[in-house]
Amino acid sequence: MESAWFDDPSLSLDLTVGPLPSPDRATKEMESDRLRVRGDSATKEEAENLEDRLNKMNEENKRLTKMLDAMYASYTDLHSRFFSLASLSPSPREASPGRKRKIDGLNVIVVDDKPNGRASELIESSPSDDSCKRWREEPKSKVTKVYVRTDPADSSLMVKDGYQWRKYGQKVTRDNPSPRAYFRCSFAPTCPVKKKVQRSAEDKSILVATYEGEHNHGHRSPGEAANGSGKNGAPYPCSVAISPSGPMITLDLTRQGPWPDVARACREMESPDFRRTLVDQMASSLVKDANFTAALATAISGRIFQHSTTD
DNA sequence: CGCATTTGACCAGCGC
DNA sequence: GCGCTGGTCAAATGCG
Repeated sequence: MESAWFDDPSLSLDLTVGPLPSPDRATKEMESDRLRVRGDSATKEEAENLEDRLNKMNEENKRLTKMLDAMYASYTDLHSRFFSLASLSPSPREASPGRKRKIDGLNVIVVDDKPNGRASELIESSPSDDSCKRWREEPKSKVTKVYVRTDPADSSLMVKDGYQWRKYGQKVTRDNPSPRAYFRCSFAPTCPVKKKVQRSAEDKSILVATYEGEHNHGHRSPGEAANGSGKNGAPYPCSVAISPSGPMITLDLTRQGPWPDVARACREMESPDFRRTLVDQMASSLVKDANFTAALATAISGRIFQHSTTD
């Protein structure tokens, strides 16, 4: 993503709150105020105050622009690091090269994410997998592998990805002493998605979840959908916050479907809708920022006071 | 009692 | 064709 989106007129930050006019309009109104008071020596000082306020607003505007630039730089940096990791990461291979049902030709997506100590995950994806007869029945099915670091002492083969799964089988495979569990998506009866979960032979603390197919319902389980960051209703796994230490963009990768959909999330991040949402959240965070709102309130009250005194 | 999980049997692909 | 292997089925079992 380049800076072009920043110049998109549809994404212009309109941080107008309440009756506060746009900067251009404010300038014109102040100019008309100045014309109205011209010749009135008693209000000349007031006009100078207005000019001071205008200058202060301009400075505030510059400061906010810098904050936005920093935020965008942070976002761009995060984005580039994300994709550089995706292109550089070695692909862990759990199966020996000579395996009959080898998994090959997988594209790799890497996600190194540890929100609140959660598992770090590495994701591979492939547009199709013809390694198995039954999977060939759905040649367009998408195969994605997710590596989830978990507690080695935890013997359960559960990978919490937000969807509801029903286990239908378990098998010990030749190349791995750990059993492999087979799951189907049970959220929708017609959902074709399947999942295999097995501990890595090399590292018992890593669960390898292989997803096959794409969900045809687009919803997570009700319980998952109701909790966490989903409560704000934003359609993207991203939130923006402005803290005293600086602006922060948080990618909440627990949102919007299972981990294999991170690739889709990346595509969504390129979309105008995502950018608009990002800007909305930036504006929302600015409004929530105490310093910003205090400055805004001061400016607004000043304007209201001036209007009431000049009318 | 209903639902999810477990587990052994069965099926089919692949290599020899 | 046979044996090995991965994947699925379905009855048995467990749990709330």
